[in-house]
Amino acid sequence: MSTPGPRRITIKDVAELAGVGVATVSRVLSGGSASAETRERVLDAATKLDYRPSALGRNLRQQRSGGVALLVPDITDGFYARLCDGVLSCARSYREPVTIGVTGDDAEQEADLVGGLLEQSMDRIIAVPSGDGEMWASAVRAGLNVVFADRRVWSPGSHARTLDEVPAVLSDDRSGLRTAIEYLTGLGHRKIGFLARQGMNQRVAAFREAMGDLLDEDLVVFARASRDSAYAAAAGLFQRRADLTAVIAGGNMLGEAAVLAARELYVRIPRDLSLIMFDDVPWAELCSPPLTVIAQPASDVGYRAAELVLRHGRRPRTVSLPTELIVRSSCGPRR
Amino acid sequence: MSTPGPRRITIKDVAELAGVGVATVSRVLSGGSASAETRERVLDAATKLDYRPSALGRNLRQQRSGGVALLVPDITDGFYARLCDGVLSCARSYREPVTIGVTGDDAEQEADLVGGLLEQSMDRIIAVPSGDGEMWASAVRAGLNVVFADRRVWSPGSHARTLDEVPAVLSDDRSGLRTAIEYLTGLGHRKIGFLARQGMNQRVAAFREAMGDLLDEDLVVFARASRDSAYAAAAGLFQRRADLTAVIAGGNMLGEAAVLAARELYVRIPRDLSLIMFDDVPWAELCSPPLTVIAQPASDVGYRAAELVLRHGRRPRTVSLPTELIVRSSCGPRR
DNA sequence: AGTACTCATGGAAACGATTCCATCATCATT
DNA sequence: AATGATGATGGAATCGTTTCCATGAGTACT
Repeated sequence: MSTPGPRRITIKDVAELAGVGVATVSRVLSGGSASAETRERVLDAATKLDYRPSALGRNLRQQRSGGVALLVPDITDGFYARLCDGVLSCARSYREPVTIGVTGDDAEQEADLVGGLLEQSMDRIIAVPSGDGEMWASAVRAGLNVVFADRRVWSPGSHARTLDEVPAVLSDDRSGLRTAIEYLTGLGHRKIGFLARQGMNQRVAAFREAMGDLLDEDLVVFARASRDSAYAAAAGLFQRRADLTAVIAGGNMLGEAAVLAARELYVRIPRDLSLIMFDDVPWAELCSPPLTVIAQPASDVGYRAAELVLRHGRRPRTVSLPTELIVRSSCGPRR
Repeated sequence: MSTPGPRRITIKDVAELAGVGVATVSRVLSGGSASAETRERVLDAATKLDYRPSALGRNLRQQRSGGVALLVPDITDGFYARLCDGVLSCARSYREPVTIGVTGDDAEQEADLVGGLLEQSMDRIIAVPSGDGEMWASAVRAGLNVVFADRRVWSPGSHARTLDEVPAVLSDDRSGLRTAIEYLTGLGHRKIGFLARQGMNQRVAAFREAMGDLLDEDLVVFARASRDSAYAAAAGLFQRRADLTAVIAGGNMLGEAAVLAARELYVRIPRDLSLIMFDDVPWAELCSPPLTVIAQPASDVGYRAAELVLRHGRRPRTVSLPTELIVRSSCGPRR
């Protein structure tokens, strides 16, 4: 079928044409020391033959394949899409390919994916973790170079030490939530709900903390990664608790579900219910009414995470990027 | 820094423990012929040692690295995000990693990316092509296994033969456009504009064709890949041609820009301007007014493309997936 | 019994890079 | 002039797998 084609140009060919040994060619090409004259001859030969080093050979020798892996819960979610974009744009400047996997916020799939990466000898990975500490701790011990993005893993007990070493790039949802809740309480709201997705432990914890005395545990509900599940969670909450006057959606899919469910149930926004959504997506402004949001620097999170895993130099423990409350028209005074 | 750790388990270790040669182990593990007894001994040894074959070694030997590459113009665009999702979900069932690159609809970046893939010896690639036929033809000749998704390359002249061989998975925007335009003309519209992005040649051609006599070349405008550019194109069109009564946005970013620009310029939808957008994104329903759209099976396009490149069996020339006009409230009669 | 054929099997040769190590030349120091 | 230090250089080993080929055992057929 495929034509046999001209044999691939290898380092050996270059060496031969330049009249030097392969070792010298390798050194010249990877910036080792060599005399000016040899260097020129090698470079000359390489361009003359249009030599492209094979990543395969290099990888095998170095016992690791280049590139970075990126694990996100759902690439269809605008937030994670922008995060990916940030990673990709940083990686491109290093000329490193990026392998993406989606976990669906499912620990098992995540473990599967990580297994696959290990098999490929990928040793650098950026992850929005869904799984337990166990898995990630063992991945780290296996020599994987992990950077967490958007959230880190809850490290219960023995793995705490290992996992606290893992750098993470987070957005400061704690302060975002605080200002959002201040805003809502300032409008008179007391019964404030929270729509969360499984795996958003940190964000939920921040919500609980920021709510203080006002916290009603029955008002925080969890959805799985799908749109349906998000809708069900939102509709369920709205129907179950008629006294609810404000709700914070932990992500844009949750926010979308909230708007839809409210519309379906004839709950008017912001008249009957105030809504704040995490993450400023372009359609938040187009929505009716335009949504008040807690904007997150999704792309920057990805970019910084990629920098951390690629530069590999200094390793700050954790960087936290600021969020911003953008007020539009989806919140009103309590009535 | 990193602990030397226990040496990797290789096929040699397995062979030794099982008391057979490495060749036999390889055969057993990759489904070759072997006696029942040997097979059992090998499998036993492999599980006992928890042996994981190294993709590196295999790749070098087979002169190709596994996995698929996927090139999209912009992962932030909901349509391409869903396309990616489709590819990923198909690839996962084959346990093949997916490397994603974004081209920004730029021929040069695309060529760069392809160069990188060649260097990695990736020989399977799914692309939403932006570049010229030249580049893709040479990629195909270099032995790359290409499948186009969403659009194919315009093949002028000599490369036509090579490129027509490349399978493609498209959505049937021709028929989508036709019904959309019938719908609009049925409402009395005559001056219908088209917002396109560079690289959408096929879609623009379909628009021209479907418009027939009504076509006014001045009403089709092009934007580059960015949000700003899309906005500028939309606003420009609206300001320049006050006689415009309907517009079709060639993608959801264009649609978003159109809504925004209309709002900014006090053009009321659908009263002053009817709008139809390509691609049904979740927010189309949340928008005010809810947008009439030409729905495309983005995820299926990705999935089928992945199937084509992974199964590698029969190669149908091109598959075309149906689109659907979903009528909401963004179109009204001409006034 | 001899020949031909099938099958399981293992040794060894790729694959293409990097890198260890020995060699040799050059130059400075005593 | 002898010694040591420095630096450029090339041969060969190495990474872990697949696959070619030769070997030997077993079977069927003449």
